Amino acid sequence: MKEGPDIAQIGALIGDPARANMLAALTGGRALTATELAGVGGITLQTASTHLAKLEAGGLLAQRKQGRHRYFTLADEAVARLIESMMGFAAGRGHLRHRPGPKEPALRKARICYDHLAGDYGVRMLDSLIASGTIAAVGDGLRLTEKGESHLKCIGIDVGDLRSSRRPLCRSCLDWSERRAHLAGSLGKALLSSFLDKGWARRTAESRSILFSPEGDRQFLRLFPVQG
Amino acid sequence: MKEGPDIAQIGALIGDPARANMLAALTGGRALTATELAGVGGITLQTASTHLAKLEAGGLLAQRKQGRHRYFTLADEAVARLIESMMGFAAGRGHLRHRPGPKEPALRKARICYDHLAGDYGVRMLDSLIASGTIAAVGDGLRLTEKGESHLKCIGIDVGDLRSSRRPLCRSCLDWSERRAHLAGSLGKALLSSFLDKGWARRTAESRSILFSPEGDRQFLRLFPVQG
DNA sequence: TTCATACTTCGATCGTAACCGAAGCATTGT
DNA sequence: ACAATGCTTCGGTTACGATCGAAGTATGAA
Repeated sequence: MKEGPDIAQIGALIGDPARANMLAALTGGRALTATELAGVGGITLQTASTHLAKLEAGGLLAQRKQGRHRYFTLADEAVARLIESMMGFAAGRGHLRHRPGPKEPALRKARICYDHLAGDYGVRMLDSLIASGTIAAVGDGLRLTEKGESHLKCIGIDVGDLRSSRRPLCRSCLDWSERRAHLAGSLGKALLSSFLDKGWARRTAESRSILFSPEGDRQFLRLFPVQG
Repeated sequence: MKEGPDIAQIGALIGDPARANMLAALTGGRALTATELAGVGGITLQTASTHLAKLEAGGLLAQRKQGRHRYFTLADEAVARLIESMMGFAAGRGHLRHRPGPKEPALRKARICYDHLAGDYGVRMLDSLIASGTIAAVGDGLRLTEKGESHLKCIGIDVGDLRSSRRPLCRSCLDWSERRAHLAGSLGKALLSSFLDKGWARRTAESRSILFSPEGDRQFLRLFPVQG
């Protein structure tokens, strides 16, 4: 009768609008304080506190104390992938929260997903990396090729440093706006970081969208061409 | 900051234990009736009905009316993938539940569905009848061919007698163990009756399963071969 | 027709959880 | 020391939805 893992608890945690808003905001990768998350959820600090406690107890959030503040983040990348996949599903059913506003196109073009690049640009990047033989698609997963490792070194990414982490190097993450995979994992993170470091792009204050400068746009499109 | 699709609605739909149990049951791919799903969810038929209406309105379920029954299935493969991914996530967090005992293989092999043959054998029979040109699939429905009528006479089925009934001769019936169509209608009933009359098979007392004798098994498989 | 089955809708109860005001820690700054 | 900020806990209200009994609808069988 009752089979398998209990998805109801997870669903109920995400099922509250205030909590869903908080989780969506945290998918941006930034650590946010309880006060900021209360604002995101449209609730008072007291209510937010109880919500955050539930999310943490459910294993969706992690918190770290820092002075008077408590910074909340998603527990790990698996949570981010779950939220993204649910967004993709909801988008496909037309469960949109609001009519596509002015911020929507920017969000679809390039945004941050936990700590890596998503949206049209994220999908394009992975497509290009596969086409150039840098990354190989093995079944459902992704693998960095030997040739790819040297190729990335030319871009300024030292894969050796990334391997030291226990986190997987390459991971596929389903994109809710494109409904196709983009690159997650420590390599995905490193690539986005390098774009930001080089000044090609910058994060926006309140949104998940990532804005490319005209020069950064050119460099990105040159570095990750798309055939056809 | 409200960005992107609304995951709270989806989460809330999955967040109720009864609904989660129903969805998990339907992830098996079989179509289930409202009554069966009520049993799965541990609730009464009335409550199940409202839950199913909500799930359908939310785009998670599709239903197919068939006589007095309403067969529910997951709306499409995307729903199945969502449930699967949530199960995977929940399993990773240790949100586990018990695994049930063994299923009933006999019920899956052959059982009675109202008055006709269902299960693996039922699906095989219809497949074979279509392959041999006895029955033609016309759109969603089924039609007996002219050649088929004489073919059935050889088996001992007089179609003329069946036509006198107001009941449709051929009807497609969705199989809940195979999730594919088998043959219903007065012809389906007549075929099963002939198997029982010939002693090829017999009904069991308490179960809906139909037990074929070794000889009946051989005759059935000879009469309804399957290619490939 | 009449009866039985499968399901839906109505109505009402009831439990839970979301919510906020107020008070209670905890940390930092002065 | 005291005040200010950030957050949690407590208490009480409120609102929503899950639940089921009973009545209503639809389909099939006799």
